[in-house]
Amino acid sequence: MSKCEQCIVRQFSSLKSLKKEELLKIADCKTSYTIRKGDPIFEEGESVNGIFCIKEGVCKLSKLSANGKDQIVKLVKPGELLGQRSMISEEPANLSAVALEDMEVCFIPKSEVIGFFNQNNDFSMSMMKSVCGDLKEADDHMVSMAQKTVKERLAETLLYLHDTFGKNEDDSLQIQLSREELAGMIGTATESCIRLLSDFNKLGLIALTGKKIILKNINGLRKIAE
Amino acid sequence: MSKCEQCIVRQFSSLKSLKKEELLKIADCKTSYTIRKGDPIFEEGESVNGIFCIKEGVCKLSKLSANGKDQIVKLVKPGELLGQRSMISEEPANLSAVALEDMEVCFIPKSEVIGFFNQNNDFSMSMMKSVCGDLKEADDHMVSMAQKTVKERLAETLLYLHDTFGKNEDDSLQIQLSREELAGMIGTATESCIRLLSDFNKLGLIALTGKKIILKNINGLRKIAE
DNA sequence: TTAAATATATGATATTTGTCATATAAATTT
DNA sequence: AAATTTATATGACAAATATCATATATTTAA
Repeated sequence: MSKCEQCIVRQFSSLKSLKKEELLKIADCKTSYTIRKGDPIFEEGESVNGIFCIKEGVCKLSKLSANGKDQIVKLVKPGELLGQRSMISEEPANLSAVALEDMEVCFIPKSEVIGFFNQNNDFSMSMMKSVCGDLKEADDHMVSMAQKTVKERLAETLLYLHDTFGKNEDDSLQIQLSREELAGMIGTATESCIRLLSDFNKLGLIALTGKKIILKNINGLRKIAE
Repeated sequence: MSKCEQCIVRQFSSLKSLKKEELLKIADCKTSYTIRKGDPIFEEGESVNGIFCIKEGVCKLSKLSANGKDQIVKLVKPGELLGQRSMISEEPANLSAVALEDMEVCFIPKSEVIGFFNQNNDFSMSMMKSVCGDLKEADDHMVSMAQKTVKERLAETLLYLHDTFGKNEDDSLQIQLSREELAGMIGTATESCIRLLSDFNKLGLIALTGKKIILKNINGLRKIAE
C-alpha cells in the first residue's frame, strides 16, 4: 500500500491541506481501484460514501436526460477528487462517473473525511472553496448552454479540451472522445456535432484524420467561441 | 437594531447552526438595507466581502452573456443567503443580484463569517451542504438547458415559479416577472417566450390577463416539462 | 481474414428558434 | 387627458438545429 504523501492528488486537491499524520491515516484506510475505459466509478442514484482520488486517467461526469441522451457535465482529471458533492450532501449521486481512459483511483471512506472536517479547518475551507469553484463553473457552463449557439459551444469545447488535456506529438487532442461524447458535452445531436466539425475542417480551423482532431487555427476558434 | 434570533433567515439558512451568542455578535455588526425593486444588491465583478441575508423580497441572480442578453441563473427568496460563493472563493461576484421586488436585507461582514467557520463546525458543514445543494441545482439546470426544448423549459419554469413562490388570490403567479425576464430564465428570445405563452394560452394550459399568468392545467404543463 | 457491428459522414427534409418589422396595449410623463 | 415611452403581441421570414435515411469507414467478433 503506497503512501499518500507523494500522490498527485495530494498536490492538486483539498488533500493538500491535510497534515502528515492525517495522510498516514488515509494511507491506512484507503482502497485502490483500477477502472477500465468505459467502466463506471459510480452511477447516478448510487450512494457514494466517501471520495475518490483520481490518480490516473480522465473520467466524465454525466447525466441521462429525459430524451435518453447523456449530457456530459464535467470531465475530471488526475489530481482531482470525485464524489464530494454527493458525500457532503448525503444524497445519492446526481451524476454518473465513467472512465474515458483506464484509470487508477483511491477511495477514502466518508467517516475518515468527516473526521478531518471536524479537526482540520484548513481542509474544510479548502473543500468549501473547491465546491464553490465547481459552482462557478457550473453557472458559467449553464449560461453558455443557454446563450451560445452549437457552433460557438463546439469551438469553446475544442479549446477547453486543448487547454486542459493538451495534445499528442502529432498535435491532435490528447483526450479521446467519440463524436457522440463530444456532442454530449456540447449538448447537441451527434450528427450536428459531426457536421460542424466537418465545417470547421473545411474552413481550416481544425484537421480531421480518423477520429483525431487537430486544432489548426486557435485564434479563429477563439473568435467563434467569443 | 433588531436581534437575529427570530429572523426568517435564521430559520431557513445555514445561520440555523449558529449559537445564541454568535447571533448576538451578528446583530451587533450587521448592516440593514432596503433595496428598491430593480436596484442591484451587487453586480458581476464587484467584490462581495460578506454575506447578505434576505429578509424580504425576491431577487434574481443573472449574468450578462456575450450576446448582450441577461441570463437569469437563479432566484433567491426570503430566508436565503446571498454572496457566499463569492465570499468563500475570495473572488469578485460571478453574477449580478438585482431586486425583483422591494427588499429588506442584512449584510454580515466576511471577518465575522470566517470567525464562525473557524469556531463552529456545524455552521461550516451547513454552509458546505448549502453550496453543494446549489451545485446540484446548477448541474441539473445546465442539463435542462442543454437537452430540453424552449417549450419544455417554459413549462418547467412556470411550474417552478408556481411551486416556489405560490399564487395570488386570483390564482395568478405571485412573482412578477416581465416577459423579458421570463425569457432570461428560460434562455430564449423574448419574442419566442411570448409566442409560446400565447400557444400555452390557446391550448388552455395557462390564462393570460395583462401580465398576469394563471396556471390552468398543471398536469398538462408537467407533461410538457417531462 | 471475413463478417458483423459500430462509428463517422453527408444529404434531404422537418422542426425549432431567432430576428426584424409592425401592431397594439399598458404604463409613464408632460 | 394627451403624448411619449415601454411592454406585450403577432406576422413574415431566415437561420439554426434535429431527425431520418443512407453511405462509408473503422472496429470488433467470429
